[in-house]
Amino acid sequence: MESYKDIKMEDHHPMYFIDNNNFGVTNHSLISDYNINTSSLGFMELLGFHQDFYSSASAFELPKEENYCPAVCVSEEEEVKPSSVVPENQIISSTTVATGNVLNTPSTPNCSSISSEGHGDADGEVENHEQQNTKTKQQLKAKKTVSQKKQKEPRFAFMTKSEVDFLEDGYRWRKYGQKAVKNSPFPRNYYRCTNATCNVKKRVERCFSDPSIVVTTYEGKHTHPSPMNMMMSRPNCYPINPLLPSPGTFTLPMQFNINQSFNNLTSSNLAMNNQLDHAAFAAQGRRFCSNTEMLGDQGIDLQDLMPSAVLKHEYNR
DNA sequence: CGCGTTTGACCCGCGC
DNA sequence: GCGCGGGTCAAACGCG
Repeated sequence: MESYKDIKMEDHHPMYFIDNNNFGVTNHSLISDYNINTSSLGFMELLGFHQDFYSSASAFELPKEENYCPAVCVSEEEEVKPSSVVPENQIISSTTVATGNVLNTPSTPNCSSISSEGHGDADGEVENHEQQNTKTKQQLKAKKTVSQKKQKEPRFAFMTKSEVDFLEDGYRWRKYGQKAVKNSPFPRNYYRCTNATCNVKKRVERCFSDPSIVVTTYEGKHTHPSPMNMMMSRPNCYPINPLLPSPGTFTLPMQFNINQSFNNLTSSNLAMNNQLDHAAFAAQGRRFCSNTEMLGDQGIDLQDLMPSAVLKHEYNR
């Protein structure tokens, strides 16, 4: 029995159909325009999760209340368009991973044109308001020009059936914008990683055709470990999960058949499996931080580990 | 007071 | 050139 099928698409971009019965992850979809076949980086690495965390994330049992939506096939060039109606024949009732051809770009160079901000007062030079306005606009324009030249960051998206719009993934995000989506009553929210050195962005929007589906799109690669990852690396600090026998040791999900599934995975397949863990991890967030005692013993502020939204959710229970 | 959210304005790319 | 839609900025505001 095969645990997954490698179906070649028209132009050698494979699409993986993974039998969810053999994985601990249930019915969640992941749509990626990140070409894993030409890169050594997996989904979690893209997000900055490190290898030692992979196994721990795999050990998480998906909460029963989280229902991951059926997958949607997308073409390599196609953006994820949650507002559009998804044809029935493109819905697969198992975990699906689609890949595209966006390049894995190196980290973007610093923008030197905007580094002069705030240095104008040093020589006592005074500019009038109009000049300053012009300067600001020019700087903005230069900034835009530079950003235009830089290559597209790798992007991927996954769809999750959830009542909550914002799915926790272990990182802290700051909302920087919200836009109404054409032909959709649901707005699109824009988030940016709160880490100053990290320029990862995240778009969250609700599917127009199925409001219960949340589409999360990540752009870029985290340049730092997640707060959650840091917590995992601490001894005596582990998730509250009955599947975990003891701190520091991790189990594979009950449904995961090592002999039949794991050995069949290529390295890239494994990377994608790690990617799937991300969604599981996001769903696990609430349970993960439910025990404040373990955090207190480590001298860690709970807020440093989980975004406020999670904490609010937890406290309101 | 610091941090995150809200929201109107602005810029840019694209199609017509 | 113009209008539209997507993406971003940044001031104002709210909250703990």
